[in-house]
Amino acid sequence: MAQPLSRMERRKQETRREILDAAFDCFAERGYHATSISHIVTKVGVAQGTFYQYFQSKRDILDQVLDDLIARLTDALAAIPPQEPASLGDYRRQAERITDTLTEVFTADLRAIRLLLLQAAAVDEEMARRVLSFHTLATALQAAYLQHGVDAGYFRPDLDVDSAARAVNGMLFAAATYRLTDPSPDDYDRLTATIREIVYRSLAADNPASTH
Amino acid sequence: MAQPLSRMERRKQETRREILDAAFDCFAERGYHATSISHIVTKVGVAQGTFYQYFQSKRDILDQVLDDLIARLTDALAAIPPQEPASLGDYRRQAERITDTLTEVFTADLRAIRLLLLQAAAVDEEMARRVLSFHTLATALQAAYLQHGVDAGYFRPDLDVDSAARAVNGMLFAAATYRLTDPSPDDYDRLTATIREIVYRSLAADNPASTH
Amino acid sequence: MAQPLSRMERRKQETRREILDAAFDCFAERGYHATSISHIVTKVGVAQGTFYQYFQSKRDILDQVLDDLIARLTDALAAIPPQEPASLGDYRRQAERITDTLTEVFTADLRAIRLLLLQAAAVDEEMARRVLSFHTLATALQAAYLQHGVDAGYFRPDLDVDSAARAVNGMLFAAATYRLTDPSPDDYDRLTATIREIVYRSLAADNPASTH
Amino acid sequence: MAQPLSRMERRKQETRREILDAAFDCFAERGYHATSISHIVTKVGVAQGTFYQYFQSKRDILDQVLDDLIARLTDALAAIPPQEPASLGDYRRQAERITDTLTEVFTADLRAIRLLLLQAAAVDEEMARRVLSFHTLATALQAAYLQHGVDAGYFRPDLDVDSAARAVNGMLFAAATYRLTDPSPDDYDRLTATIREIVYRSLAADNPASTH
DNA sequence: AATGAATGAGACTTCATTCAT
DNA sequence: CATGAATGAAGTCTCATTCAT
Repeated sequence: MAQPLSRMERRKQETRREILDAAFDCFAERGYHATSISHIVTKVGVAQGTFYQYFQSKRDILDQVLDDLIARLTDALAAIPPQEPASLGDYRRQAERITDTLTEVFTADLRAIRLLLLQAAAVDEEMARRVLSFHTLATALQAAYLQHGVDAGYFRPDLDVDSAARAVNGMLFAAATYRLTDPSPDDYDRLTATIREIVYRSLAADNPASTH
Repeated sequence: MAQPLSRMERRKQETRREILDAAFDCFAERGYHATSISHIVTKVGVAQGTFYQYFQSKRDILDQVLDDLIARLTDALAAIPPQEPASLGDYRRQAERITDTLTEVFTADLRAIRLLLLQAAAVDEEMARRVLSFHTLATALQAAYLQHGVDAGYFRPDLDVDSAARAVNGMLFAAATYRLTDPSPDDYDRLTATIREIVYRSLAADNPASTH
Repeated sequence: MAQPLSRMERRKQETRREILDAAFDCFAERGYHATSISHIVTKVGVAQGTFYQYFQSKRDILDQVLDDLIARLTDALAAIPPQEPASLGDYRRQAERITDTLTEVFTADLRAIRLLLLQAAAVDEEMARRVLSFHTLATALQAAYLQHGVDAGYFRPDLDVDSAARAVNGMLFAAATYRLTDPSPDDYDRLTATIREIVYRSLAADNPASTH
Repeated sequence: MAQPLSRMERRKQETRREILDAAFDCFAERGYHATSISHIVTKVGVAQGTFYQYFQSKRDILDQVLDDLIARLTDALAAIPPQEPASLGDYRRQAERITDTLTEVFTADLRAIRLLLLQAAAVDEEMARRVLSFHTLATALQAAYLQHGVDAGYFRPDLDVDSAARAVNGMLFAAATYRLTDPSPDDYDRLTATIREIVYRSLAADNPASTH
């Protein structure tokens, strides 16, 4: 009795995910408004009505697509070994790992950037708020990192961590945006390297002892 | 004969501008898709048909709105006395002037940020390209500034100016985005100050002699 | 072998009735069109598909709901002791009993009035015909009563019983409709009393001898 | 300048009325729910969009159709010479005139009855309220008539005019409903005559002096 | 040049019904 | 017999655009 139920349940979850993924694709590629329900269901190969068994409305699925995307980003970051860097050198190595991870996530899915940075905020006020609050979240996370560096002594003690966090994230978003222009891997690597260099040089404590 | 024609011509230009401004307002506030031609013409007080005597389509006026906006930004920057800073100290002072100018422009018109950073890219692929190419333009301008600093010796000689330009602009866009969340003037000033500090510290040549 | 079958049979009948009652409720409260199959089965607690094992279509169950309703009304009237009034006095007393019975039936179930008088006729032509033929049936029953009175001599011998039956029923329907506006019991009682008074005074034979 | 404007204005009013009439037809014949916007505009010969230039929604036009219908009924009644009957004889003659007028109005437009008595109340709660409040209005008008009769002395002084008004209207609605069954003119006339007879006999004051 | 009524394609959504499990 | 996911026809409404006045 549990078997057939769970099989159906599984099938449902599959269908739901297929629709969700198709919507993600469409929204990222053509944009939210240019995407019709018909586009989505045609991609999946189900009927229009089926869409509405899984999602209440077009607006609703966008919310869930974003939930899903943010969850994936969070998971990717959470998967990074959480050791706390003790020196600027440690920090450098961890920063590189994080940069690589994010680069990977976004490389695998340029659609994510397009959706998050180009499309979402234009849907409606509610969505704009969500995107801005995502920025706020990212700032908070970054600020925590920086604060740790200040506490550990390898970042300047007078650092305005909140502002610095925004600035650093701004550079990261610039790199993400740059990806969308389809640059050569070399150019992209040079950008990320430059960004890291800027971060170290500008945030590092003056005390040269802690930098190795 | 030239007089009445020119008066009519003037009147036409006025109407065109009124419609353009109304469209700018609407697009920035409600977004492109949520704005209907009816919204625009109602705001101006003309009939629907009149719109199509000045613009070919809704998509067309968006292009012209953006042309106009980018021209205004360029003009604002061009209005800054173009003296070339000779030292890091000069650069600091000029950077502050530029920051102030941009802050002013955007303060007067948060709508411009909203339109450029949140709305435009979502309209269609063509528009997304335009926005990305605006980033490229901004990068080029910034790179020219930085290159001058390298040439003048107050920026690091090994600086990857293109990458650095992107990074710096990323921070500036972060500040602009931050404005949209309606922060206190104090918080905003601290952010711009932090950004400038990051720029000086990270780009300055190591030779301390050239910094005053 | 008959036993388990009959038990299953009984269970089926129960389910059928539950669905029928739920449909009655929904149709009367929200109206036929505003009621979806989903509303009905949710109320009963069965699946959508189950509905179609007992009824061919939404239209079909409405027919059966009405069959049921008319049967209930007929039964209620049939339950009244069928003695035939011999004088206007007798008639008065019986009329009061009938009025009370109908009032009771409808009080218990304002939904019945709503369904029959407000909703049903609007569904489609076929249904409108059914409602009108219900009026015809009610006229025939009423006419039989009145005819008896004419035959017994306490109603005017020149009475057009068919027309009078329609008129009397019209007053009764007015009373029923009045119930839907949620009047005070007092107001409602005064209306039924007035209707009875109108009937006696207008139908009574002129010969005063037969009135007590 | 007034001419072309007024011509367009006139044309608009015509189109509005054509759509209104077509909707009236459709609603009365097929019912509100069975009528689609497409039915209405096809009947008029305009595009779907045109409908929405004159009416906000399907529900909106129903409201306006009813406004229109009730206004027509009111106008028809208002057109009756408003002399106040001084005796039961006068009343009889006026009642006959009113009956004839209503009969005419409804004969010309059985659709009105169908819409008002069979269709409207089933649309939604709001509409049901409107129909019931129409009954209330009709009761009030009828009650005013009866009150006048009581005051003038040709109706019983102990008459409960409100209840009687409801009862009398109930009979009139019964007659209207009867019309829908397409009876012979003879049968219909006999019904109206019977109703009038019931009214005179049951409401007349006992004093025979005032009846001529 | 200005008007604004008319257009009609196309979008989203609902829901009665079917059918494989 | 019960289930409920899938279906797809059909309906309402919006809005960019056209064109006769």
